[in-house]
Amino acid sequence: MKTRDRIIQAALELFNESGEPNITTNHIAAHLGISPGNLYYHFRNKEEIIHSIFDEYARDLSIRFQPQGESKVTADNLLGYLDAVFMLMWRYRFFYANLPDILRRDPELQEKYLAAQEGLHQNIMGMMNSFRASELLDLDDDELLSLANTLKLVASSWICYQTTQAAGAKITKAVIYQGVLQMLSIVRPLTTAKGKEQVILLESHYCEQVKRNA
Amino acid sequence: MKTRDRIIQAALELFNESGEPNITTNHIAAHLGISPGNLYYHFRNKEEIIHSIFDEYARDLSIRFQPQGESKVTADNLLGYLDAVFMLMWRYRFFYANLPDILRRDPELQEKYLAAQEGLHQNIMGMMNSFRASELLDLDDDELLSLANTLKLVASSWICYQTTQAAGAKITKAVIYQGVLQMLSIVRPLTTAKGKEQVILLESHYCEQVKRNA
Amino acid sequence: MKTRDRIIQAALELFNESGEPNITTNHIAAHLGISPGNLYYHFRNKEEIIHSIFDEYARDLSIRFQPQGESKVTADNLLGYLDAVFMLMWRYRFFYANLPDILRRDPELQEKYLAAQEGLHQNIMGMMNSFRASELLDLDDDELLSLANTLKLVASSWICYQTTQAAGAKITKAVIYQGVLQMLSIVRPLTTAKGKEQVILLESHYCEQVKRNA
Amino acid sequence: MKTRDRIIQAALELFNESGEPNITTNHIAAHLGISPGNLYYHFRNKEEIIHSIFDEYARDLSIRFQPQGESKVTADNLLGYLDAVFMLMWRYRFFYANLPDILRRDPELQEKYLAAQEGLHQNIMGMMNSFRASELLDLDDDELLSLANTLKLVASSWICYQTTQAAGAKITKAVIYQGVLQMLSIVRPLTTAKGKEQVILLESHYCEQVKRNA
DNA sequence: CATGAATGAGGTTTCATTCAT
DNA sequence: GATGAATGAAACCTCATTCAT
Repeated sequence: MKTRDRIIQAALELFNESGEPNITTNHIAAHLGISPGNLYYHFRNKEEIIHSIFDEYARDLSIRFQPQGESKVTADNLLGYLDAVFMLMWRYRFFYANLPDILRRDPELQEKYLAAQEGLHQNIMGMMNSFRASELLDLDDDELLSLANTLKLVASSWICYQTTQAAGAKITKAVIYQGVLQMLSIVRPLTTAKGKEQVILLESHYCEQVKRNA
Repeated sequence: MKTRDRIIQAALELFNESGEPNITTNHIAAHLGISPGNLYYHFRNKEEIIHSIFDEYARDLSIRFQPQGESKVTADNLLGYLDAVFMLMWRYRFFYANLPDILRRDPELQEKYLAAQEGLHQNIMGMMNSFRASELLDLDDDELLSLANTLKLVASSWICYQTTQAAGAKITKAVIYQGVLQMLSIVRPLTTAKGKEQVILLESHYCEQVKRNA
Repeated sequence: MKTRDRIIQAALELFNESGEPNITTNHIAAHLGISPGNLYYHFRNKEEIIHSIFDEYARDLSIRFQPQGESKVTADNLLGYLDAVFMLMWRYRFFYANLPDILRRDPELQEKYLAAQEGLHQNIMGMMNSFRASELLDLDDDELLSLANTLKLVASSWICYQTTQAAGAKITKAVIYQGVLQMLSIVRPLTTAKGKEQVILLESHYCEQVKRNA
Repeated sequence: MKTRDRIIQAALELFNESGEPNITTNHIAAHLGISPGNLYYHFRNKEEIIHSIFDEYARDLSIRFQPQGESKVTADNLLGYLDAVFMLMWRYRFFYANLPDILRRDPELQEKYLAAQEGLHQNIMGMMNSFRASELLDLDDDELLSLANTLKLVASSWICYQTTQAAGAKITKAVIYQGVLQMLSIVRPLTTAKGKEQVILLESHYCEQVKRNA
């Protein structure tokens, strides 16, 4: 792996562990056994590292969430999707722990972030629409939009929220899967009988995941 | 107003405006036209200021949200409650913008925060139960708990989430009221016919508030 | 007791306990439950407090060590004298722990200190001469002066020296009495047969004291 | 010379000149024409500088005072030894001016110091034993131990003691040599006839040194 | 590519001292 | 006599960043 990438990985790791404001560029360099000068050879400044981490995040996001065309979204699809979203959130969790501050000081990043969020929104809307088309959901347009917004909010906030809910909380996979369950519990009351079956299926799947990873 | 309180107010103001990590004790002192020494006469350190702000928040919370006994929770009650929760969230929004970091470095605050969250949870559960008892909600116990959790999450995350959703977003009252509407949209599908009327009433109230404050 | 005196006593106590540089004027005031303003009403500055402590020390010194005229110095005399010197050293031990620094920054105190030392020197010389006249010591003039200087040095340095010889050493009475024994061990080889008896008597007295206070 | 060493030397110099508590890290940096940041690049904090100075002292001590085996200690040996001890004391005199305070706040240093003192003690005992074996001293075991303790005390305290004995006293080499003479005057009464010759020889040597350096 | 010493602004905090009441 | 809020210089230390090698 190239030094540049190693820096990004180390920074991500340390940021997640201790919070971005508590990790200095020297920490990152020391963690890798390289000199601060070398770090600054690869990155103009700390912000640029964060930027690059975000770029990786955005890339991960777009790779995993290709627009799935008109193909019907199945429960399996959804399952994969939910898994992936939360795993991403977890991989870049430091980011969510300080989002307002990080974005405030970097307008360019702010823009990129909004673009990514818009993509996420389109994805979720696409899926919801597909579900409705498949008669798994029974909603009018407004309700559908509301639901999508709620789900985006829950997904975006889940990890940050959980870290604050327990002293010294380590975010484990179990916590992630509980987030998925929370989202399913929001969806369930809005499903058709047919949809409900699917949701229950998914719920039992994630319940088991939670137990397995507890 | 006493200097001690002026410091708390100034700190709160500046933290909200620029983020706690970006505001130094010197900033606060300068903003008030007092010496740094004076600030440290009233507070042992910066952390203690944050602590005091939190104490004020907790006090506000408990004053406004006295357990309402067995008295039936009316829609008006709820309206007042929702208003108040969001106003509090707004008043102490800097806090929510950095929660993971602030709590990580101050275990005592972490504990206080958890106690406050527990109180919030009890309140929400109380209200939901009351609604169910009044046959406004149609839910089993699990669903009720799920709902309460979702509402707490949305309430707790709303402001932080919104600040990230628009470039240079100023959190206005309109944004706050949109948060209330978001919560109502989650509740609505779970209501009885009787409950739905109430929700629709509340929604129209908050819609108007949003327009008025846009 | 007047506030002024209480300040002196509290300062002495705290200085001895924690070292003068580590005790602020606020500590002293707080310890007494008075305001810093009040402290500064009675003393122009911290230095003046130290000055006043020294004055008390000098007074104690001169009270106890009146020139004893030509009256023969007996072993009992000596015993009382040694006791008193070391007790004084102990009472004002903070002073000896920082002497170079304290004197450097206060030339007036330096002068007072030298005067006190000169007095001490005269006393010791007087006693030694008296011993020699009583044929307890067998020394020429040079040797007598050397002895006096050594004794003054040992007495002056004993407590400071001991505090550095053991981790977290508390200076107890036993330590003080060991200092006296150390001085006697210096004197003994210089005594006449008659003198030796006396020294041995004194040594056994102080040995017992050490045991009793261990 | 490396910056790290220059810092140590500058600190030593300034501490000796003005007392450790009166010299800040900024003083040291300014004295060297380097930035405070640079100083803190080489040392974590002020304490670490003091620690490093002590390490140098301990190294000097151990280099000069190798255990001299069973080889007879000659008067020349002793002369070299006394010279060296006092020169070391002088080189690191700031240390002796604040010993109780410096050790109190740094337990690790306290331990190192005690180890060094123990080494010193072993050396002195070794030499005294050797003298006795050579029939230069006429002492029983107790007396020998007493003597060693007195000598260690005098050596350890001499410079600190002298700085307090004269206004604005600069410690010169002459003062150092007077310290050696003081120690010899303690030893002399305990020597055999053969030993006395040696002591007188040494005394005349040091008398001349005092005159030359006055 | 890489090193690592160096910078310097600025952060938090301390403390002897003052002064209006 | 006494209070206690207020001052301000200065101490220690951090860290993003630069630059000669």
